[in-house]
Amino acid sequence: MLELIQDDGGVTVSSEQLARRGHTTAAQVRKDLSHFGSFGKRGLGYSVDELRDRLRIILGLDQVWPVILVGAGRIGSALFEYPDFKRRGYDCVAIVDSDPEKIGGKWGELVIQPAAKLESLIKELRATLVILAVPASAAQLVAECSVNAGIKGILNFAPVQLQVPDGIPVENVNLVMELEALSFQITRALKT
Amino acid sequence: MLELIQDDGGVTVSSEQLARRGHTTAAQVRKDLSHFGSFGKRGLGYSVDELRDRLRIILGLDQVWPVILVGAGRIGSALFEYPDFKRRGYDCVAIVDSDPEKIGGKWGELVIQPAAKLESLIKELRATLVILAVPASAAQLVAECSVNAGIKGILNFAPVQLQVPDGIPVENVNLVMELEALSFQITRALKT
DNA sequence: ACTTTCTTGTGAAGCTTTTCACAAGCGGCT
DNA sequence: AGCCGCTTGTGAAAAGCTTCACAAGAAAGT
Repeated sequence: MLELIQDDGGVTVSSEQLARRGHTTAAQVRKDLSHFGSFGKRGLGYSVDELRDRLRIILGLDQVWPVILVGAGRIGSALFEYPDFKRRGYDCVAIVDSDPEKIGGKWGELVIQPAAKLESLIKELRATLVILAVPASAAQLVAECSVNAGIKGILNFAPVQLQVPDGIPVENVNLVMELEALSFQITRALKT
Repeated sequence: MLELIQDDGGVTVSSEQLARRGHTTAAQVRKDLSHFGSFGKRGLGYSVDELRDRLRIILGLDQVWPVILVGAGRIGSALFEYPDFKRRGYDCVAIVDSDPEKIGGKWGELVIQPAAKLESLIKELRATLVILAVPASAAQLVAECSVNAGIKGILNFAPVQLQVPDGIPVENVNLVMELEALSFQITRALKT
């Protein structure tokens, strides 16, 4: 949001304006930001540039995150091609897949590697994140292998709850569940 | 989870077992379910079959949801090919795109239609959900057009907060934000 | 029939998050 | 300098959510 405001030439922004854009309340914006420090000026609001920079640091976007993509399917390629992905500091350093048909194929500069090499690739390339875009049946195994190799975080697209040790953050994206959330809300609204 | 338990031959399941699988607590599972009714048997747990069926009805999965896919890119194709998508009752009835190169192309039985026809397609095909897999700059316009045509819910992959009327549910999937959640947690853990 | 062993459903307690409301502070105008 | 119109940061109050703990009930064995 702050980058959009920058593009529109905005220099300062109030909690009220941020709240409207983000479908929340001004008090919520202020409380949340105050958790990390005191970034605003009374009577004026927040400096868009400063707040953006501070948030980038808080989110860890002031460094490059080497990412390995597991599963060279459509979800993987969607992410791989997505310009914001690289722009935000996520650098895809390897792609692996278990399908012999896909291994050896090239995506940009990268050659698709066999899944068996995942553990050594994570170590060699010092990858911090893996993106799991594999079938549900394979996900747990890949997760365990990644954790063994010292991965720091997992973005999981498989529709299973991964069992990983405490301290390894996992974010889940479950596309069918998102649709289910919609049909639930629509169904519920009709019943009242 | 219940379907996985069915496949493993499970007939009943306790809140404790569900909690372990879902990374939550038994009390939470019971409270949540009790919100919709009383499905379990004391001393025994929940009938896997019955609970699955009840949840399907609660989620609105006892009917078919006609879906229109807006944006025939990689995210769209990932969803289109995903077997669970159809298996859960979501039926892609049309695909539209604004790129003249793509219009006329076929995905399975469906021909990619021009974006201008979106409104009439929603009406004619009685589509209830749209999946927005378009660039951020186009998303708001597509959302408004869909709402005008009477859409009931929106699954939004564009990295913007859509402004839609109250009562139209929107679910957002923002892939870069998921990665940011990971880098935030990792950065934060290092600082403590 | 009685006891034992489970497990649900749910008030009440405890905890967390959100909202309220206002003093303190900044900038511009007279 | 003094006043006015805004907006932050934050304690306190309100609302919401999670956990606790236990009565009530179900099945299985004796």
